[in-house]
Amino acid sequence: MSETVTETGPRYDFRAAEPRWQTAWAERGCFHVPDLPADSRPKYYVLEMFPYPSGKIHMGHVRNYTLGDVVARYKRARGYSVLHPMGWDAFGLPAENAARERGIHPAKWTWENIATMRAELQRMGLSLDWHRELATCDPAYYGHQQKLFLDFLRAGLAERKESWVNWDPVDGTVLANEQVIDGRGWRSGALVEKKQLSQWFLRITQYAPDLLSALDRLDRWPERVRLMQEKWIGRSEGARLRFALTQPRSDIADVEVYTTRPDTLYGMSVLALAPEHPLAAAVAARDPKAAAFVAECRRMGTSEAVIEAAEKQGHDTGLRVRHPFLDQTFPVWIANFVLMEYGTGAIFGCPAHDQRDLDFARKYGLRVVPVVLPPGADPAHYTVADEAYVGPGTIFNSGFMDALDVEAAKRRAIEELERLGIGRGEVNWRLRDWGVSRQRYWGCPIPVIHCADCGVVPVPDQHLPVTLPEDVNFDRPGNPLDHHPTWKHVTCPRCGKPAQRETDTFDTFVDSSWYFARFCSPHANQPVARQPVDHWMPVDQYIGGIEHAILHLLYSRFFMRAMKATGHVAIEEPFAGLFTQGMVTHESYRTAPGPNGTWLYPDQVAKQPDGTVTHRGTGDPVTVGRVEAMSKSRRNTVDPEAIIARYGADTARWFILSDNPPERDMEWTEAGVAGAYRFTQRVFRLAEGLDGSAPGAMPESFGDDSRGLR
RNA sequence: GCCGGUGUGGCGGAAUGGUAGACGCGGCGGACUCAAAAUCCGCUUGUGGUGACACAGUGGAGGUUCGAGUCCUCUCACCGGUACCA
Repeated sequence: MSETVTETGPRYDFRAAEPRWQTAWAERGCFHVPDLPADSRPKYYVLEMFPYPSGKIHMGHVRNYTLGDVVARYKRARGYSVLHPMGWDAFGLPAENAARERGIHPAKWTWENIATMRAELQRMGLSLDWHRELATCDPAYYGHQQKLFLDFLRAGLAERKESWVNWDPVDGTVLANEQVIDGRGWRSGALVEKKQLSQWFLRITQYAPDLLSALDRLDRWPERVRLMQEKWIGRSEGARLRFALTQPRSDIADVEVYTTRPDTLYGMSVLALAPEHPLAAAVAARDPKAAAFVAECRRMGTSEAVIEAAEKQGHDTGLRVRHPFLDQTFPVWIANFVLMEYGTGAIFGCPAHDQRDLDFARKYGLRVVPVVLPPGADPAHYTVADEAYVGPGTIFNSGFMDALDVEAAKRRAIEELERLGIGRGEVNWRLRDWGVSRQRYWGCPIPVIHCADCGVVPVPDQHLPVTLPEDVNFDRPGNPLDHHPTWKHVTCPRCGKPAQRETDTFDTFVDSSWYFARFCSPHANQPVARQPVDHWMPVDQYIGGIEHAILHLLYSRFFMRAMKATGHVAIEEPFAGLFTQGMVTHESYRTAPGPNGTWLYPDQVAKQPDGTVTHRGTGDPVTVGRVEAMSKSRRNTVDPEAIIARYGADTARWFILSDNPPERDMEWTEAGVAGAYRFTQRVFRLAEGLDGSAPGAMPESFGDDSRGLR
């Protein structure tokens, strides 16, 4: 990495050419387009996912913005009027972490990062319209977001309800899933608990059917993204039914269950409740052992990945329910793998035909009765051992459903439940409403006021934006907005009595769910100006990482629909074309194998002629690890600034484009960059060999010297 | 756990079910040069063989087929997501 690139002879001097052209583009406003173009060229809107200002540009950004820039320049060359803007996804947790760890104000930290990264992007030679730059932490942006929220609230698209958060009992703080490590708070080390809070939700589930069916029309989206969204929305057909308790309590007489397999009701062994289920809470109130089990489940936090991967555990409540068809009763358990958020928070377990139920039944010695006979199996001898049978077959051991196939039996079971008046067929969705409340400072304030007499009162439009106070400190845990001496104390806009501001801020996914629309009229004094947004939207080509396949893209699709419903836009789908790029990877290096070795940056190691790798400082041998996504923790990062300084932006961009198909992961290698550098030189020499008018010829207004491109 | 994806030479990657590795990068050898750079030519999956060639080979195990990188079943590894990282 240290050897300098030296050559004699004719040579493309990128150090002179790149800044000169970049300056010329900026001075001429080459990439600026008006909000409402007067010319008749067709429009093209190309957008890359805007960056979080974490400090410096990384190679993933270089890849993302290079890909978009190629599209933008191509479309411009093809005669389109191209909108290609850039901005900053500027609210978020890392700024607060910096504040707590280093005493830097989140705003200062964020704006300084933006300044650094803007300069880095500009050195990449991207054809961006910088007149449209926006940052989500700017009141000039988030004030309009508050207006959108209030419109959604008036339209019935926002509501308050209870939900569970990760609670650090020592720090007295809500934790993000990322901040829960092995069930403990990452700072305090305290065992995390689930805690219930009243929070704001956006009613994305209202649009579940539409968000699902419209996927078919997104024909310029990758199939795998549409598939992932389809599964995430998760439409299922089944039955909702009530199981009567054998000993009804004064307040609870039965338990509602949602199932996609009413055909297997005769194979039931247990009714299992989520630990957060009201009946589980009622049992726990009187039974210390049940309470202990529920408390144990609460220590798992809210992450589905953690809950579902945990060992299945249950607690027998001692209660029993009557079977809807059989004259039998079954035990009611509390089980750690039943999710309160899906269905009704209670399931009936049929171990023979569901693997999780089978694992649970084997662990606790519950009965396993097969009721679906696989084709060709012998009903007299068929049993289920360690593997649940989930395939098609013929129903048996099931009274009135015997001899039906699975699908017919589902219909028959639902008929019977309806006839008995204890259930009905129901379409269920996996998609949940979008909880947007965060107990954090560095986010957009939720513009409502809580009044003891009037309840929740929206902040009047003329009082927007509700801005964050700047004089906050992070020397104690919790939300600084809540601790602030004066900020939250206001008078009720409705009755004039003392009241309190909402101190929660929005999930940062809200900020990124409409920025693409704001780009069309970034200086408008309303969220979006209709004519520009109608002209430019939808985004013709959106480009970003596959990690956003579900949340960001689904929330944005919802937001467009909500903005249409509230009269802000005319369309429903924000992104007509989507491209998901692969990651940038690199070898990793350690001073020794395994966890004893410290990670080394690529420029700390030297490759020897014999193929071994050594530490540049000490000369000690270095262990070469796997090729992995670049990350700070593994130190396998290459700083784009260093590459651009040494080889030029065109080399970096050429390498990143030429190495492999853009949807795949690419490995960043020194040899590859060197090859790309040689290639740019070869192109220059080739062009130079043509007649003098070709490569370096510049427009008259730039023809100030004979160096540069020549 | 669940959902989605990936897996072919040293590397990026090609291959309507029909000669696996096109093309490129890198590497090696040669030409040119005082020398280098640049350019050009040749070789470059592995093993064995001077060679013609033989055998093996597309993460792994089975299967379908005259024939499988490609189709089917199972399986392994890795990556992304899993609703409060962005």
